[in-house]
Amino acid sequence: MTLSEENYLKAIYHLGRDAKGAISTNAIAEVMATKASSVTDMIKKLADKGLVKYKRYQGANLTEDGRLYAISVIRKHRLWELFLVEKLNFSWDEVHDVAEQLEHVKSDKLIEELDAFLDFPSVDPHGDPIPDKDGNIQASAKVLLATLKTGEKGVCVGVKNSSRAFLQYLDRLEVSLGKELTVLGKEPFDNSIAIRVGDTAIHISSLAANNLYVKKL
Amino acid sequence: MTLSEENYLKAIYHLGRDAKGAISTNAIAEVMATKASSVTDMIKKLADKGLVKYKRYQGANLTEDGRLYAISVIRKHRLWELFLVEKLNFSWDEVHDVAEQLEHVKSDKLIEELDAFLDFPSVDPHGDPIPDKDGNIQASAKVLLATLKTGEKGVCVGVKNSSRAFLQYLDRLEVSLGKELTVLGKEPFDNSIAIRVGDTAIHISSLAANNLYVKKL
DNA sequence: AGTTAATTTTAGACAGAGCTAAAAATTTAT
DNA sequence: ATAAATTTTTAGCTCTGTCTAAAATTAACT
Repeated sequence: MTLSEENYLKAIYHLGRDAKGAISTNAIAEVMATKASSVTDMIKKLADKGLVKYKRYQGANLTEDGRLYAISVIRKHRLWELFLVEKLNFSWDEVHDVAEQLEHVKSDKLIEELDAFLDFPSVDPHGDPIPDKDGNIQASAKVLLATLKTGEKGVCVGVKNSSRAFLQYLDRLEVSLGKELTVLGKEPFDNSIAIRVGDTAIHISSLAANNLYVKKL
Repeated sequence: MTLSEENYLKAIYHLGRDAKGAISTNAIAEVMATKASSVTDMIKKLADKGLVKYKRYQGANLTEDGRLYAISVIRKHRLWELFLVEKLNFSWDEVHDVAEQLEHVKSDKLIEELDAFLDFPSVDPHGDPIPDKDGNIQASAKVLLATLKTGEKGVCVGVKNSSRAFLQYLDRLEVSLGKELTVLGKEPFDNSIAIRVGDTAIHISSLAANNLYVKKL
């Protein structure tokens, strides 16, 4: 499997998470930052390898083999991200590009030993679950902060959007995974939310509240 | 710089270590396991980038830029090898292929943090020096075991040949870096050498003795 | 020195991944 | 239901890195 093929599988997997049914060529082209024609070529190749199901003009879907392969790449990505944060002093907004490279290194022993070295973690630095060796993913009972009602409490457990800008914004607000927060109130005018984190009260925009996952307490 | 270009630079660097003067196209082709014509093409490309000096039919040499680039790749390779052995339970004969992949990951922060995480080591698991950030390589006063005279003592500090077969052979003899050994005698018939390692006496072939570095005591 | 041998370079081709432009199929909308 | 708009595919080109076969250059050996 080439680097490019692995990246396509990941992209199709992630697109399949939200939208059910077949994934359109255009949607894949957008996340891969390439052209629909290139996507068609690649999908055909992946279909030949039995990793995606594909009917002309009907979009693509991962086969079970493809799904497992995609998950194995995601497992590597997330383990490396955690390694970078825990052992090499990276911050959560710096890890993505490097993990994107490391995830393609081929060695079963490497990844299993890394897993053990990190003590078999279950979530990465963004709160996303780390699939186990067999491709099982621990689903966590998380909801968007925006869905909490006034007075409810939650622990910050993940981000939906892990762009640098958003992560750095959270850093400035001193919001990080594991932090407990309480919803003080909602502002009807712009849907922003007043929350208390530790003993400081802050305002968080609607957009931010729709990209931050919490576990209700 | 592509993966292929980096590998060529490394190959030329290593070939230049022994043979002085220009490195022949054929020599490069051999270590790269490719054809001379492919080497010519690549050398031209590297020459265009100012990384090698090249005159038609006269072989190639690294420029200063090329040398520094090659060393930076070697630095990464050796740091990763040490990481694999020290942190992930790899043995010294298992690390090469994985380090070969990891060495191409691009991130200055990654490699400097890895260096710090490993506590700024100076040698890799095979006893080869790890270049520092600026490309300086600590030369060590090592000699081949074969050059020791009867009665002399040395500490095992490196291997010239780091093939799996040789490393596993050393493992079976329980010879590893840091082990102290004494030359008990040489066998004129086949040039094999009798040595004492710890409190067991063993025989080591001439070939092995010419691939094992020791520091005289 | 001159001829053969070995090395190195050129020329032309190919496979992988991607692009553009144009054709085909499907969807949407009048 | 048919035309317009959108999406998807095809066809043909480009760029890397490689290969083979043939030509050019250098080296080696009488």
